[in-house]
Amino acid sequence: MASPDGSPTAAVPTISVIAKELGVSRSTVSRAFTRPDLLKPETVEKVLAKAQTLGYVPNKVARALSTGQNGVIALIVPDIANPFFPPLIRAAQVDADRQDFCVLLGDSAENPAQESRLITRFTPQVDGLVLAASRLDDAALAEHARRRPVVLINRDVPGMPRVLTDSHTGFMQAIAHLAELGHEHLAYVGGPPGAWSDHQRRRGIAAARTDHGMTLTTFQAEPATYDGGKATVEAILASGATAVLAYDDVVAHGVLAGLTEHGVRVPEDMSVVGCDDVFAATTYPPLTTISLRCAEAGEIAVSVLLDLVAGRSVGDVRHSLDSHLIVRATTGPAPRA
Amino acid sequence: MASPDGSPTAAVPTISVIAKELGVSRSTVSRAFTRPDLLKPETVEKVLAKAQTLGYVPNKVARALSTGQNGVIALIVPDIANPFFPPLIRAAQVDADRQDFCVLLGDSAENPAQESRLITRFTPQVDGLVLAASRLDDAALAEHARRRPVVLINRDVPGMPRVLTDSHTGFMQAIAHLAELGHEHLAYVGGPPGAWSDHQRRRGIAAARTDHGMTLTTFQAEPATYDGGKATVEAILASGATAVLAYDDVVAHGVLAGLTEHGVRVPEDMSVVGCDDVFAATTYPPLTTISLRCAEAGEIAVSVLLDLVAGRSVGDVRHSLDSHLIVRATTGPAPRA
DNA sequence: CTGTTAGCGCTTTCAA
DNA sequence: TTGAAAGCGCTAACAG
Repeated sequence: MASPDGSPTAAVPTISVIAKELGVSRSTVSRAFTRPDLLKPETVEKVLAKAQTLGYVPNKVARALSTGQNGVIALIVPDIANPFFPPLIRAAQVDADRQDFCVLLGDSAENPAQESRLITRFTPQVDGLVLAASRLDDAALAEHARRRPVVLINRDVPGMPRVLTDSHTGFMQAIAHLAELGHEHLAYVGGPPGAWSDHQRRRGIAAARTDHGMTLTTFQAEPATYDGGKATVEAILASGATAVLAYDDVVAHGVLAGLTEHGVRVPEDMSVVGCDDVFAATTYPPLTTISLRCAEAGEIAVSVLLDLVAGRSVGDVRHSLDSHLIVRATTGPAPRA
Repeated sequence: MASPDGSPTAAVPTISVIAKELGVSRSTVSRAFTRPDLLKPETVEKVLAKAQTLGYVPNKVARALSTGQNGVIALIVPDIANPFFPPLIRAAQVDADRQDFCVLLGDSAENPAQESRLITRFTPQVDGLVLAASRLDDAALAEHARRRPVVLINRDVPGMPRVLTDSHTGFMQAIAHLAELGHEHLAYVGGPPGAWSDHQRRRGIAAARTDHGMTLTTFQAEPATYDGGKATVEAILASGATAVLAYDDVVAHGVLAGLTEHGVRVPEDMSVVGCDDVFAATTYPPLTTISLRCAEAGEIAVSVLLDLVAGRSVGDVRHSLDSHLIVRATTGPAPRA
């Protein structure tokens, strides 16, 4: 039983303990775990059995010191609570665990200085890092990558391994969908100024609306949150747009709320499209949105990183994950003027 | 620049390097970081400056081996993507970072065996663990706590340090609120069968509805998700209840969706109350819900754990964080029969 | 105030 | 097939 204050009373058994109990050398015990092929099978048996009864678990930390392999990777995200990330984090953790790696999690609070601090701090104790939506500039990124393998998510730096949730196809489909519904004037409510994902969306939207001969007015959710989205509504209404594409689902919900406060009905008077598809399906009303493969991004990033760590990888890795529109309840025919 | 495959080319500087460059002993360098008061200020200066230019960061792993202090804690949750946890995780990470600790994150997938595996695996490389909403039985918990300090979140095991997000007050307020609106028949849509939080809610609701002389019918969201909530709607409607209290906000949204599909208006025909307040404010329509201090729970759990780790703590810790009702748009007067 | 010497738990040559 | 010994990067007595 634990002591009342929760401090431990039992020691974690070590290799030395097993060795002493068995009257063999520590090397033998060590080999039973790492190179059992070098030992007489019955010796391996004996050691493993004793380890079992003692509840021995190899101390990764000590092992790390001698092998240089920590069995740990770092995952740094700008904001854990931003709904885009939890599925990604979970997938990364699960995938790392499958390959017997642990995940050290860091939240940079969207702050480059803090991000850099965390990377520097984590670097000595991890075998590699995955940086999601990094806010660092290319030079800083390259500098960090000099010390440990780094895989980027949603940051497109040539020469560095990266996996991207590509919203392009999704926005093309969204705009085609809106065009079909008779919309002629679009609003885009943008996200974080520096973010790759925001650039990408802007480019994609600009291209697609031209194809369909639509008007586009661009706004900025400042900050890129529910409240930021809500605050843009007045300007959107003034612009005469009949459909709004939001940076992400959170901003979209803010827009939805703002619209309702102004007595504007969705989708009768205004259509709204989100992006990410992270909780669109689990809130009401169901949001028409662009589904990004965020969990997969986490999974792939970890795979690539562990390949790198194990020296299995090759060449310039650039994984682009496509997206698609999911039509739910917030888009409808353009209102008659 | 990093090599094209992302593998590192630069070494992580060590104490020895600094010592050599400066012509001092390794201890001196070490002390500049751990016990600067033992050194001549100018020596500290010199070392720190050199460390700065070399980009040296103390290697926690190596330090851990000699001190037994890893500078790492583990945080294990049943499901990272369940919106209750991200704010908690973020708060825990930020708070740990403030005390210069890293957080190893684990997702147990609501599975006791997996949870146990992760704990065992993490134990040798952490100074302590925070287990959120653990699904392990008391005996297993106590066993793990024998090896390392453990702090529980939303699990009430006497003798173990624990912090609880207490929904009691919130549900009292919610029921009083509904009573005032003229509701007489309540439905509770329960969550995960074994969970402490579900027990607690059931007890609180049962007590409060008696005080107000209300009828209560209990349902079960199976599983405790959006779809599970949605699936209970038919039965709820059949029961004649006019207000539903949901296990959490996710289930509440499922109920909302199911209600809409059945043409039931909220709040005109049916009132809905969620619990957690994790995304209620960032989705539309704003959900009346019970605000649980989940971020604080993470923060406090980490504080308590680090106190324990540092040997600063005392006695039987049981932090209960109260809750309160937040009235938004999904509750209204009981419909006339 | 600073250097010397062990040693944390493990892996890994090198010998036997 | 196994043991002895060195060392990973750091901290912590103990000297000086």
